[in-house]
Amino acid sequence: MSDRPILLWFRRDLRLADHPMLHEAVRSGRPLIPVAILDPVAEGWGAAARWRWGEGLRVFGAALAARGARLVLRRGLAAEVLAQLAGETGAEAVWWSRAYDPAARARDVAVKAALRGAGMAARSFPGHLLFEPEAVATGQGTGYKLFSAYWRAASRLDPGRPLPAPGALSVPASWPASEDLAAWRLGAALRAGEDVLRHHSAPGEAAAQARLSGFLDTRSARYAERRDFPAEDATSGLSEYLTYGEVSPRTIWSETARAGGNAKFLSELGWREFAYHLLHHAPGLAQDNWNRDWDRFPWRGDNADAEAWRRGMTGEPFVDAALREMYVTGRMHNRARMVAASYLTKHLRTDWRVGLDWFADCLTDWDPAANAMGWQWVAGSGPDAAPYFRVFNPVTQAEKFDPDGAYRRRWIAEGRADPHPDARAYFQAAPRAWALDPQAAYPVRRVAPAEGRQRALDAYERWKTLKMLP
DNA sequence: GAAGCGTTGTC
DNA sequence: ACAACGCTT
Repeated sequence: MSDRPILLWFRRDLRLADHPMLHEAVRSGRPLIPVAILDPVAEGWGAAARWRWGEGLRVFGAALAARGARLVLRRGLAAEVLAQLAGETGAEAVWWSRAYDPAARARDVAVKAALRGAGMAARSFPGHLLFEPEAVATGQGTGYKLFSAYWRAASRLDPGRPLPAPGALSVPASWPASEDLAAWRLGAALRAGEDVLRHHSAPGEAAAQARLSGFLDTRSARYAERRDFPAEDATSGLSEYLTYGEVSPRTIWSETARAGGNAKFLSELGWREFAYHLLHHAPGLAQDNWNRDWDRFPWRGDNADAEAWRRGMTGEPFVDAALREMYVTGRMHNRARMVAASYLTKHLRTDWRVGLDWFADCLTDWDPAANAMGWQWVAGSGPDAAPYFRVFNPVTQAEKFDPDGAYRRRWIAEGRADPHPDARAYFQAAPRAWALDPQAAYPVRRVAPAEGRQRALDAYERWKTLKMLP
């Protein structure tokens, strides 16, 4: 048994509780050196995601400090940084929690090979998901394509019980040097600026736990009934905590069961699992049509309508409210995401990847699997039997899910003598180059809802004949 | 191979 | 009602 230190490489697992790697590391009794690395994979994330990760690192570093440890920050290629740190500290092992998106996986495979080639031990642990993507399979041994069948099968498995958070951590005799988090300037690419997003963000494990308890105590009972109304605070709001691992899905699963269960809510957790299941079986999910027939669909590439969509200036109030909400808060209500995405891909007939890219840059809860699945589901290219005539009508959706207009009023300033503070905040946060003016008239619709629907259906009919051709 | 089913809609 | 097919057991 070695008593040399273990490097614990933290990525999207910024928590102490129910952390399989950390739990095992503490049990080993060896000195532990927590590390976070700003590497090309992290630098490839969108602006809001990079910033939010930094917020998570700051809070997690403080949590480690409270237990007598530290979070060592280094910048560079992960394999080189880890080898360098091993040399500095005498560590002979590097552990981490498994990641599942292709960019991170490719990196991790290479890092593992490099470390082992250098005579070090490299181990990865579960923890980001309830079920490993390959643990759920059909009778034929293949991946699932329908959520309901997937979730039926997955629900028969036991995710196990959450692990306790460790007490004191064993630390090395001396700590390697750490870079300064502020010097990483993780918020530098934010268009709206850090102060705007910080106003809507409460990072960290304690905040995640508080949000989870608050949800189970108050919102859970009416979740199924109210979750679709974007003006209400009726959703769990846990997505960004899951993204950075500030709470584990297993903790959510088990706490929900302890609170009396909530099948609808747990099935939403199931969708996150399903997204990673799909990504595992189709690593190109974020780039390529899941159904390759759609490669011949006559999408428009990026275009002026799409730019108006990004700016929340389409003239369709529910859609604009959604885009503005995301710009200011880094989040967007689930119902609004579907309507906004449907509008871009159907009414504006724009390639789903244009929307995916914008979401990737703006969302603090950005999840590589869930977003790829969601965009393809809306666009029609994803694993779903949604009939082509299922095109969201943005007006009908607003009447149904924002009946008193509270959501639209919160985000649309134009035409109001006394706009909501959030609606005003959007104009302050928007880039000067967009030349937005809250006093100006609200934009005229670029396309009427019925006409946009017809355009989408026409394109679909053309494509159906196109895809028959060799 | 038959049978049953499929997140979120629209008019 | 629409219009309809792939998925899974």
